[in-house]
Parts: sequence; C-alpha cells; structure tokens
Amino acid sequence: MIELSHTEENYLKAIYHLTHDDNAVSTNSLAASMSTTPATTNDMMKRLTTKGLISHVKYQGAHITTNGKKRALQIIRKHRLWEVFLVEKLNFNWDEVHDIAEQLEHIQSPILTDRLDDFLGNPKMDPHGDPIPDKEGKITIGPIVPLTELRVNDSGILTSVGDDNKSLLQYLDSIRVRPGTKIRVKSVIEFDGSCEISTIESNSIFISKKVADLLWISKTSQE
Amino acid sequence: MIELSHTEENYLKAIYHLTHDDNAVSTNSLAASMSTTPATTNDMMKRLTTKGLISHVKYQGAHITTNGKKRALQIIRKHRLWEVFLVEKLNFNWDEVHDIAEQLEHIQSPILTDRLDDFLGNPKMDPHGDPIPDKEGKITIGPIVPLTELRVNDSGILTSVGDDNKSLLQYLDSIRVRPGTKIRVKSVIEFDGSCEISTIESNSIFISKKVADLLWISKTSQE
DNA sequence: AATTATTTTTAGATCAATCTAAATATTAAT
DNA sequence: ATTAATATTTAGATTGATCTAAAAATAATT
Repeated sequence: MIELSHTEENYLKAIYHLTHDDNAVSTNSLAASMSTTPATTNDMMKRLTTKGLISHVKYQGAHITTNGKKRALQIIRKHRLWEVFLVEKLNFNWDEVHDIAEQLEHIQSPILTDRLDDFLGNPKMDPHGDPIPDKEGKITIGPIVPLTELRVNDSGILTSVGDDNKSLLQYLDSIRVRPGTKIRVKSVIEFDGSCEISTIESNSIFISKKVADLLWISKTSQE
Repeated sequence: MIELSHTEENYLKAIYHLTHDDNAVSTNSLAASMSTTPATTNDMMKRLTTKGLISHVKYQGAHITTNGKKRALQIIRKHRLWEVFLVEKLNFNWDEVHDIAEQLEHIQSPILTDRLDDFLGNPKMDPHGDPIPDKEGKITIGPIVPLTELRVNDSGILTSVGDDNKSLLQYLDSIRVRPGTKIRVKSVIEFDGSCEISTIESNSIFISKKVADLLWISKTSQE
C-alpha cells in the first residue's frame, strides 16, 4: 500500500466526491473544493497521477483510477464509521461531527477500523444517511422504492423518475432534483400525502404525493 | 491557544517525559528520544521557546514552562484515554495500543476528549497503569514504583504484578491483593526487606521482599 | 593548563505544501 | 476567425521538517 500524506488523502477524497459519471475533474473545481489555488492543485494532481491514484492529462482534467477509488472509499469508510461512533456513543448531534471525523478519518490502522465497525454493529449508513463502504469498499444500497414509502428522516438517492413527461422532468430539474440527488424526507403531511424534503442544494422543497410516487429512491437508510 | 503541529506536539511530549526534577533536557537526549538529529532538535527547541512552551538557553538545555506542561498533559490525557477506549471497548490487548494512540492523541477537539472521558467512566489510569490527567491536567495518582520503594505509612494502588507466575498470582488473589487494591505500608523489616502492609480487607499482611519487588504501586498523591 | 572528546549550534540542502504572478491553452463571443 | 474571457500550467518564493557537514562551546583527560 502506497503511503499517502493527510493532504494527499484529502485531495483524493475530494476528487472522488467530484467524480460523476465519466466527467473529468477540473483543476479549478478541485481547487475550489479544497480552498487552495489552481497552482497548488495542479501540482497535487501530478503527484497523485505519479502514484497511480488518478490519471491527469494536461488541460484535460483528472479521472480517478480503480486504485484511487479503492483508497478513497477506505477513507470515506473511516470517516462515516467515526461519525456513527460520535453520534451513537458520544452523544454528539449529527451536525457537529463532521470536523472531528475529518481528522479521525486519517488514522492509519486497518484493524482499528474493522474493530470499530464491529463495535458499532456494522452500520450501513452514517448519521447523515450516507452509506458506509464495507472493508472491500463496496457500498450496499438499499431497495429501490418510491419516495412515498420513505418515512420522516429517511434518506436515499434518486435513481429514476417513473414518468418521462417533459414538464415534470423540467420541473424536477428546476428544483435541482435529478437522478443521483440525495434526498432526505423532512416531514409528511398525512392529509394529502405530500411531503417536505431537503437536498444538498435546497433545505426545503415541497413535493405532492403525485410526484413523490414517481420518484424512485434507493434507500441508504434503514430502520 | 497556540496552534501546534503534530511534530511540535510530539517534541513537547518528549520533553515532558524527559523532564525530571530540575534537570534541563539536553539537545542530544531529546534528539535520541525523537530519533532525529541534534540539528533538527535544536531548531525545534528554538521554535518551542518562541512559542513559550519551553525555555531553551544556548548550550544549556531546555526546561518546560507552565504552559508547556499544561499542553503536554493535554496530549498525554488524550493518549491514555484513547488507550483505555481501545482496550476496554475495542478489545485490543494493552500492548497493541500504543501506536494507534500515538495517532489519536493529536485529534483536536476538547469536547471530544471530555465526552470520551465520560463515555469511559472517567478512568484514573490507562491499561499500562499510567495515570490519566484530568481536564485541568491534574494527575491524581503518582508515579508507579515497586512496593519496596514505598516508605512506612506511604500508600498507593496496586497497578500491576511484575511476574505472571501462576502460584504467585493465586497467592496474591487468596490474600485479596489485586490490581486496584489500595495498599498502605505499616512497617518494613530492615534485615530482609520484607514488609507489613494493610488493605481495606486485611489489617496486616506480611510480604517478602521478593514479592514486594514485583508489586508495582502507583503512589497516591498527597491527599 | 593544554589537548582531546563530546555536545551543541550554525550553515546549507532537500522535499512537501502552499502562495503569487506570469505564461500558455482552451473556450466563448463578437 | 479574431479577439476576449476563462482555465490551466509553469516559474519562482516561502515555511516546516528534516538531513549532512562544519564550526563553536563545553566537558573530560592527560
């Protein structure tokens, strides 16, 4: 296993998170995400390419390699396990744990990670509803169900929309609800089955039951 | 609170550990303890002096300041609390935890440390029998020494037995002398070094020098 | 006391991580 | 298709942590 500095790990993780489909990660977006300058980022991209974790082509952005993805998932696994620990065992609120987990994710000891996993009862998701990769980096996503079947505080990822009506798709696009978007159910109105959800980009969106029924969600939460 | 890098924290901790009485810590001994060169160490001593954590005088070695000691004890507190966590909660053996705790001790979050402390039931010592400083850096139990080094009327807590001979352990168990037992020295027989002790459960127990040498006691600090 | 040995400090280099400023490519707009 | 705007890369500097080699101070020995 190649040695990585904390900084290298952080860049790699950011690249993993910025990777969607086959789009290359640009120098600028990575720099923005890391709050550094493009110059610094460019150097780091070269370094990670040398280490075989990404493949960066001049002026063309970077793609994460199989090895890089594996490595990133190990870090994410640790981050999310520690978040569970902080919330479940040390009584932190789910919104207070990120910065601490950001430090803990760099602790180097595979056996520690596995024991922590066992100690916590092998949780499948962290307190924010994000899935926890297993030892091999595999993410188990739950069954795919309509949004109406989620309960308050459940979350999941939109996998598909059960109707290709143009105005519906345009509407969803306008509120930034697209396949891949992580959705959390904030509340449900019993009367008409409509619900309030939050996404990364919006804290509160109201969805009618008619629409909610068409949104197929892969549950990352379990109860 | 001044920011310290991991490296600076490690040097400071080493200086704390090398500090005995009023003896100055020498460049060479610190370098040896850190496995670096005297040159590197010299630079670091200057840096820590600038930050007010030690006072280093050219060619004269360093003394830790009140602030430095406070800071060192915070790190040691974290190290030992994490060791308790690893042993008590994650089932590590006491001799496997040092390297992991060496990483965990640098996690920056006072609230995390305090919550961990509570979660573990505010332990007074780590799995090696070393005392855990409290939030204010106060150590409630003293240095760990063989019973033979206590003087008449001194008392302390048995932290470990320096031999795992079965019949010895069975004997100690039969007289109710176990790790955690508070022991007071009632008298010492000069001739053969044997001594008379008392515990809560027994008012008078005679111990040979041979056994007394194996009983490691953490001296209860002046109560 | 003078010399030798040891310890400590300084000087000069290197590498990782960062920056600013300048140069070069690519993309967008007229 | 030029030009303007944006994105990316290179160049040159700085700081922290480290080294080796040389110089200076202190300690030990003859």
